Amino acid sequence: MTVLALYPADPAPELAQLLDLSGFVWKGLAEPNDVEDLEPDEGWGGAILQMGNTGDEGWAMLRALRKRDVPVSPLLLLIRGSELQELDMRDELFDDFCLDPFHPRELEARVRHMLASSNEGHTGERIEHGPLVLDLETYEALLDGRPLDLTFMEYELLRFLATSPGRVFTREILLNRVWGYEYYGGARTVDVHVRRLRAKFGEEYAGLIHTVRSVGYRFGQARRR
Amino acid sequence: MTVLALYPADPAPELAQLLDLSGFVWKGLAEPNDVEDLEPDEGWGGAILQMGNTGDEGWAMLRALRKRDVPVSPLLLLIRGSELQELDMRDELFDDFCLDPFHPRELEARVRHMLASSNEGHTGERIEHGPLVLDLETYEALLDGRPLDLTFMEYELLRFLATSPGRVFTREILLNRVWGYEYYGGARTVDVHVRRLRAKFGEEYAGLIHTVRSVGYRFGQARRR
DNA sequence: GGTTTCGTTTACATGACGTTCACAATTGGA
DNA sequence: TCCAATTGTGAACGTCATGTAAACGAAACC
Repeated sequence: MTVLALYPADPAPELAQLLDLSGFVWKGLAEPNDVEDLEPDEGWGGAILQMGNTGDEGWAMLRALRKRDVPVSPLLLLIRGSELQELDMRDELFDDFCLDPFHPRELEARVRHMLASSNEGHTGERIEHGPLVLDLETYEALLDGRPLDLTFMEYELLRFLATSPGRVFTREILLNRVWGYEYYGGARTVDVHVRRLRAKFGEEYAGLIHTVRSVGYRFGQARRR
Repeated sequence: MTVLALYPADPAPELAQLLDLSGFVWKGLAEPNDVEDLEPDEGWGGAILQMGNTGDEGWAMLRALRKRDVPVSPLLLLIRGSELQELDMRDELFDDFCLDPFHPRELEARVRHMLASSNEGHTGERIEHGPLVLDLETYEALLDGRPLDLTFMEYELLRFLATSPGRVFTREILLNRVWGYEYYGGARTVDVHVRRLRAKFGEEYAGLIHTVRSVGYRFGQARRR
């Protein structure tokens, strides 16, 4: 049986009722820490997050779900029309969204479609680019076969950059997407972490992360053609 | 540039207008047979199908798009609430749907998210004109296949000029639009940056930016030698 | 041809920006 | 509780991108 994770833990009555009537089994998540308690083999088939009135905790929850060793997927957001623009640049954090307030039939159709699509094979537990290999299952990083001893934030930053090789990210975007909070004065934070990564890469591979002056950083060589 | 296929070929005005305003390029498909004419390397980034009043042809079109050797993907359906149940058991034929009538912001968000998810972050934004290629994502500039090492302002100036090839811009306009502040004493600034660009272009391509005496500069459309 | 007007080119000062270091704050484990 | 590792922040430093001035050259206009 497929079980859905729900956030907030006490969902709106019409949402709970709809899921019950449609035959879905669900369990509430109170806070991001609860994500750790989800057992991989418990049949988790996705999550629904109602973002209204949750402030930043909603996004923290999203990130927590996606950053697990075994990411929870697919994710469906219930979001108000006025919050739509917050979805921009966060496309990989969710799979579908539904405007809140919603029509029961639409939400039911989305949940169905989401679950049906997710069974068509979901992979991606490894990022490989040139000499760099990131094993997302084991949190291991290999550079040219040599294991890199990365800290958590170093790994997260590298993973984000390496997910879109060649693409330039501003410090602000990196702070938002990797650190997960609004840009708030600490632009140097990114620089220092990039520096630490380059130091661990060693002289030979320090250039894997390239500085684009006045813009930001990018991983790997820019695309050609 | 990503091009969207649209069905029906003459989409509802509000749909066409929305896509135009959001900067999407689209082309209409009249009937299922037209699907064969889509060239794989033409930059097709997906399709939007408005299912209302199309009878079975809409579904035939969907199947035609998905049965190609190179399937068109992702696919977004515009569908009336009363037709929702038709989606059941057809999950593999589409990637997302949007209730029709739709709110412009919702549809725009769905199209964006769909495109972002489909090509793993590569939005394919680029400016291409003659031998010059500007990749707006990687901040890379290629001239005749050779990478140009441009500084930030050089890149911004070139991007602005190349966005409107053949059009002449006064120094004042360039200062306002590229530098972003009011003209304030330094008309020579533009000249010097144009010179630096021409120097990096090399002798062969220095004429890509043409001087229009007493007026300003323009990109492209230089006279034959 | 002389003069004027405009664009080109060179040279240079300045400051914006990234790098680096040192250290504080925080966390987690022994 | 102490220690070590991780992470964020502030400051000093070096560099290089950028704007400005000025000399130069080339058209245009008389």
